[in-house]
Amino acid sequence: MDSFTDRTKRRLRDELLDAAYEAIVAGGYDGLRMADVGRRTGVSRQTVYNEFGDKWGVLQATVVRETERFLVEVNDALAAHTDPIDGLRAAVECALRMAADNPLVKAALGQPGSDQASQLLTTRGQQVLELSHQRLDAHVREHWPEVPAEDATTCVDVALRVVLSHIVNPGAAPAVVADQVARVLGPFLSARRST
Amino acid sequence: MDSFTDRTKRRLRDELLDAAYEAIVAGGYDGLRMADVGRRTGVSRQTVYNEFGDKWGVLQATVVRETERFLVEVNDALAAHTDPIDGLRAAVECALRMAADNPLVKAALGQPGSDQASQLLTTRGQQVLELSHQRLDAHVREHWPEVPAEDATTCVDVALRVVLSHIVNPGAAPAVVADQVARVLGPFLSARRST
DNA sequence: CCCAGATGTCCGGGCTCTTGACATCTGGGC
DNA sequence: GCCCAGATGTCAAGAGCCCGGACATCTGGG
Repeated sequence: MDSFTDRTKRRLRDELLDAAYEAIVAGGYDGLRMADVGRRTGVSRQTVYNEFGDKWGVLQATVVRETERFLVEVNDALAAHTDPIDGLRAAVECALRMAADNPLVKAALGQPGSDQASQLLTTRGQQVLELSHQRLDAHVREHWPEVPAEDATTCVDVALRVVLSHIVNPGAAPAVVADQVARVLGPFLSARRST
Repeated sequence: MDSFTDRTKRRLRDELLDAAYEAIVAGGYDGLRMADVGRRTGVSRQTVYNEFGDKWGVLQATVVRETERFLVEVNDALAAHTDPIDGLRAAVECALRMAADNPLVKAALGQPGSDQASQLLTTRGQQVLELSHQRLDAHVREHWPEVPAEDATTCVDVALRVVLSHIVNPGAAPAVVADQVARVLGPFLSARRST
């Protein structure tokens, strides 16, 4: 289960994703070269295909890994407050701040609609959305005991979509948006609170 | 040349040696179990044999790696002084101090003659001796420009054997031995000095 | 129009880890 | 003294994965 072979496999995937990440940050999806990813990792081009299927698979895997890392931070912000609304506000602000600085996000959204990678946050955003929803939902259901699970899910869904929208199409500053979300969802949560 | 496969191979060897090192430190050569080395690394027993040949090969490789690390420190001590004699004194003291604290040395020499690993420093000390000689000699010929190469080699050989003897069979304190070596070899070097 | 470069696919070859089996030796218990 | 458990060392078959080369296809630029 934790054999050397398994660890090697994980390491290979991870290093390939490191190479892909750098390439995408440097030149976007179009600038990504399958041969480069392999060469930088010291592996043949075929191995890249074996691991990810095709070029789109490389992008997806890269974004998934980045999203996972992203969510760890956001969840930490959520957990730093006992009151759900405070946690929500902190998480929203954290997410927006981090997104604004994230090299991968910047590369994908460099010029509006120019890079195909941006589709992973828009027309093909299903995966990122579901992944984020799952991680946040699990976290919230555990840390918001006084909020009915279904209502917590609703909150996460709304906040998540608002945040994603602001990442793709920035509006007000992070703190302002965070406050806005908190003010909008606060009454809902208060009304639904079981205790 | 630096392919992922190559790195993986080096990593495997290194992790196997880590496991062997710990096992030897914990139970000496007799307490070393080929199956354990494999299991701790997450690899089959056969793989251990493929890498090292036999149990004695595992011990040898472990000692060689440790010796290499050891010599890096000793060479640094040598290089820290411009005067050959000062360097020699520092190196001898450094070597003796480190040897006294070294877990592998302590495991090998735990009870006099009890563990077969001790043979690598005594009756079968050829390898360690040659390896050390080679590393130190190369270093000395480069950093002692005013000493004829052959005389530098002689110095290294004498000092090395004295040090090894003191490691196996401790006499005076490191600083004392270092001073002794310096006093004995000083006149020789002065007489032979070309400048 | 053509070609260079990139994607995606296929396959044979080779290396290495795995698994299971087996022979041999040794030390301890009965 | 005998036997067995445990350890070393060897062998072969099997599987997985990376490599290297070849090939078809598509696209953008000269």
